[in-house]
Amino acid sequence: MFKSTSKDDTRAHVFNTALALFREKGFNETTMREVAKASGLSLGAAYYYFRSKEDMVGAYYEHVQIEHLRRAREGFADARNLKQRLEVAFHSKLDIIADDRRLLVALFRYGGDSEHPLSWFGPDTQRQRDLSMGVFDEALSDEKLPADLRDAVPVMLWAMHMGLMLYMLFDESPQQQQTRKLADQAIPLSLQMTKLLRVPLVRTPIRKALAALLEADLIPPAARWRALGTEGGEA
Amino acid sequence: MFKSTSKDDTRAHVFNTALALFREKGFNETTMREVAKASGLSLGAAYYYFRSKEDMVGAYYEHVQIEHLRRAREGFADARNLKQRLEVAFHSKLDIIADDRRLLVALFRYGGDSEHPLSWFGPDTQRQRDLSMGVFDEALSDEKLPADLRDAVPVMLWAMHMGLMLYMLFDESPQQQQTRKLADQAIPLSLQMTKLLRVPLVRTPIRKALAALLEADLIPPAARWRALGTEGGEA
DNA sequence: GTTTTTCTTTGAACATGTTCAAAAAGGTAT
DNA sequence: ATACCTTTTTGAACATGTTCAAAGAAAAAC
Repeated sequence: MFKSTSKDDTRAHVFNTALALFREKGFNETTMREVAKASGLSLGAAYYYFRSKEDMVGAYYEHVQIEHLRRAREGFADARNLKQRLEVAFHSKLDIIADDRRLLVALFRYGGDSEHPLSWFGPDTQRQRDLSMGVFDEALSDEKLPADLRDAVPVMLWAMHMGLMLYMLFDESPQQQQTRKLADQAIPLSLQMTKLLRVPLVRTPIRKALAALLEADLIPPAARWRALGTEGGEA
Repeated sequence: MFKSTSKDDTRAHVFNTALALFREKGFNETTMREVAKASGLSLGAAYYYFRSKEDMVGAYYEHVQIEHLRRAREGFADARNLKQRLEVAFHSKLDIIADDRRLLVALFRYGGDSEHPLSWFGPDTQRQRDLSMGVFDEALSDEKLPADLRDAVPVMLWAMHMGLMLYMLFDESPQQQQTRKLADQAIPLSLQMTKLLRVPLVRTPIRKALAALLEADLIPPAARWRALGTEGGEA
């Protein structure tokens, strides 16, 4: 049906068609048969390009992360201080996914299923996590923080941003204002917290908490995400 | 096939059969046809007792919460201080679900789907949340905390315990020791935090954070869960 | 140009969650 | 006992994600 196009082109075509349908009717409400038909392919052919329906969500989220990195860097260039950089980091992500709540549902669906490719903490999604934490890491790049904190704070910010995304899924307010407001309140609070971290009284228990998280493998090695984001590569 | 049993009995029979299968082979790997056959019913009859497959997970989790409340209260009776009460609250929950990781996957699956009955924050699961927060509320019942904190801390503890459950899903260590260890580290840290909360320097930003969470509807009215847990009622 | 190999497409078939109209069983009033 | 109503059971049918063997098209080898 689509002659003389490369495999990647056709894949992208199917992807875009599917995305439009997901946005329009929701992930659950869109069938693979519809995706195939709208793409001008047979059902089986669609499966030639995507292993599964969720595989398309995986591709979507990969795209989201790369776009996030791009926009964040663009925004960081103009940002004058940490607060502005955090605003860029959070809001650029929310901007990207703002219209895709009906799609993101699928992303959260398999979070707790350690066997599933879309699992939040599984090996298949590690690259995405690393990319995402990398964004928050870069937001902090000019800050002077003790090493242990310096490696942990991006993880905390990443966790916060996951929470914000989840909140957004349930946020029925127009334009998801509630989520934006929550983000805007979270940012100055995070800043205040990081200042508090310098107070010894506070820092001691935080150190212990970090040690526990580290031991529980909840804080990945910072080196991993720092290496990322320079090699490019888009789907 | 099962004569002279009440509807509730048959429902319980199906439920137990299903539970055994879920535990044995996992939720995804167990089909409704198997559940029906193992229960000595036809496929359609199984659907007479449970609206859907996940409905059984809902029933399971309701049972978990009630059992948690029961065991927690039992444990609270012997506990001498807050630390021990928190240990009871966390570990009794982990005890209950320890063997059911293959089942809990299903519980986490629809967390972010605001339309789904099993959604973490949806109206259909509010009762469960209230029951659960109620347990942590009771753990704190003897503590003297400022009112705003007093209403928020159970929510934080509930969130922590959700995180622990999620962690447990991925914890492949024997007996899920890692999760137990993490819980044991989290408890004294939580205690230290609550002490820190009395320091004005810390308390001011925390107040602001709570105000933001309250405004975002992330902290439910404490009255709701305090009312619960006295009326009994098991499936 | 023909043969061989690889890539792409197809539609039927399958597995499984779910629905439903009809039948069977059980209960109640007369 | 009969007629009537409600509860329970049944299996077929449906929707949809996924698989697969076979066919067709394109590219490479000769």
